[in-house]
Amino acid sequence: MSAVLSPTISPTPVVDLGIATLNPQTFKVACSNCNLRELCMPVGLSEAELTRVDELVGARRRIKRGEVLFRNGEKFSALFAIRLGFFKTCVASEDGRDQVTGFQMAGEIIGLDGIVNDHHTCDAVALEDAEVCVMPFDKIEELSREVNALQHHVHKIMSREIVREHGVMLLLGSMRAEERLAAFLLNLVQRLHARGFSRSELVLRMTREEIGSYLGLKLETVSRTFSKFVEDGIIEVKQRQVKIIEPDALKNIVNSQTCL
Amino acid sequence: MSAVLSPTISPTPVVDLGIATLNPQTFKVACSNCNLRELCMPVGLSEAELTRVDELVGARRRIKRGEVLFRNGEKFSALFAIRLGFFKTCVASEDGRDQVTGFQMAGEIIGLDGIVNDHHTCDAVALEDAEVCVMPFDKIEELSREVNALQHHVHKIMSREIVREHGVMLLLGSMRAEERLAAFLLNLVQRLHARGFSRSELVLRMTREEIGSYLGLKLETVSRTFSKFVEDGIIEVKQRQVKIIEPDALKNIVNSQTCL
DNA sequence: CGCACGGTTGACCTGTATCAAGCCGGGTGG
DNA sequence: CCACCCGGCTTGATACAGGTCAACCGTGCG
Repeated sequence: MSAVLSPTISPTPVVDLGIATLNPQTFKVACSNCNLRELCMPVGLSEAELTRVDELVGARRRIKRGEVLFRNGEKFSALFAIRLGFFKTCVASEDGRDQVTGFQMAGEIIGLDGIVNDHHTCDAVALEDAEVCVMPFDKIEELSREVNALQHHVHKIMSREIVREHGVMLLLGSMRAEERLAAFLLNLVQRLHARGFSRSELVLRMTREEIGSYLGLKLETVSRTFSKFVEDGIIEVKQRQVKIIEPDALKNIVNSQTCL
Repeated sequence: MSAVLSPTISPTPVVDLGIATLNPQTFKVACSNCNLRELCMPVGLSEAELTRVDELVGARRRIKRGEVLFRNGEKFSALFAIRLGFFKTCVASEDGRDQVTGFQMAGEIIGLDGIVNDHHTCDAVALEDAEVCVMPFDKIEELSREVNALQHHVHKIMSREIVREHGVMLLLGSMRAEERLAAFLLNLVQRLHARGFSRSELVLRMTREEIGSYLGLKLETVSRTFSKFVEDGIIEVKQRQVKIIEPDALKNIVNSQTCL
């Protein structure tokens, strides 16, 4: 169902090599020796293609916790591959409501929303100190005319996002609070596990309110539902640390129609 | 905010020219003289490019009301441009719940969900007799390596779908029943108007239950909300014919935070 | 130290779901 | 041609999940 990734990929701490560039926030980098390559880039490229793909990444950029990577209305010019850290994206309606549309972690690509109208239509905010690879979109288009694997990869990434959002629509349209939270936890831990982290323990990088916004619930409901899961012995919660004790119980909650 | 399209584009009745082909359901066709071209295809192509793009459409295919164009799990091989008719797409969860993820009309492209895993992940069902142009995806990729405008167009279509789904997430995650239905009606009529239909009258091609599924509501709630709008003099409803009397009232309902 | 922000918990309220009855209109078969 | 039937729709009565409001707690930061 979801992409199967080598669980041996684990982010190494980012070492600042002190390579000076024009912009203090950015510095040169290559995909060819990046340990997240298998997440962002197509596999099975030739040596020649790989060096071409290296040129895609103009620079890296660091974003501190709480800062925005891009904002609704800003000119779109590049996609971003998350190298390190954790983001949320959110849209706002005219009357000020806003909705978290996703949480993104290392190896994932953000910015796809900007392609249609050449302007971003959501905000991307770092939930912890982060680092992204900036990939100018015109370069992506140029190169993907020549490297078929890259072309198809771009299409797959966009299609994957569409399918993910279908899943969120299903969640928001038909699930009850417990089901939503259970699905959320399972999804998070699965993605983290694909990146070499624990299958049962995770640290939430977002507030209860942000979780609630994503899941279409109020923060109090999120909190109560966490408490219920703890009472039932399904998970343990200490602040933002969550330990999944009974993964099967969570799975049962997700697909149990009406929790009969 | 949304694509502005010439309101003069109006679908002509499809005349079956009786051109026999191998498959009785399919026959050859060209984009270059299709009056929906501006909706599916990039604008500003040269003559040469236009003839190349004509090759994209392998065939047309007719789908009767109630029949499926593609189904969850089926092998993905092509995108479909709707030439005539009205579709819904829906996803199902393992436990049998299902969720309408969108309603698509003439000029729109469906099938994007299939690209990631080479298999479709949702069902596309015709809500009225329909006709689509079948565009094999490998041909699309091939041609978009050569025709830059086509490449960018494909990217835009996918990005547009992502942005649309963001909007649905906002709706499902934060709006109340009245707001959802008002937003739904405004969206439908706006898209129909862009196709040359009335700005105030529309015919619903879907049941209350399908509307409810899309909006995350039960059919009774949809029905009651329609009734309320009628009582308030905002719309008139006769079966599936809807006439919008007070578009501004609908707009106010959509962005009124909590209907204070 | 103390403030402020995030989180928990309780009491109560309300919007929507659920269950149930009945209506309407279009299609089918006698 | 009419009667019937059935699917889609409406409407009412009631239930309940989750929202709202409010008080309080813990922890980490200035």
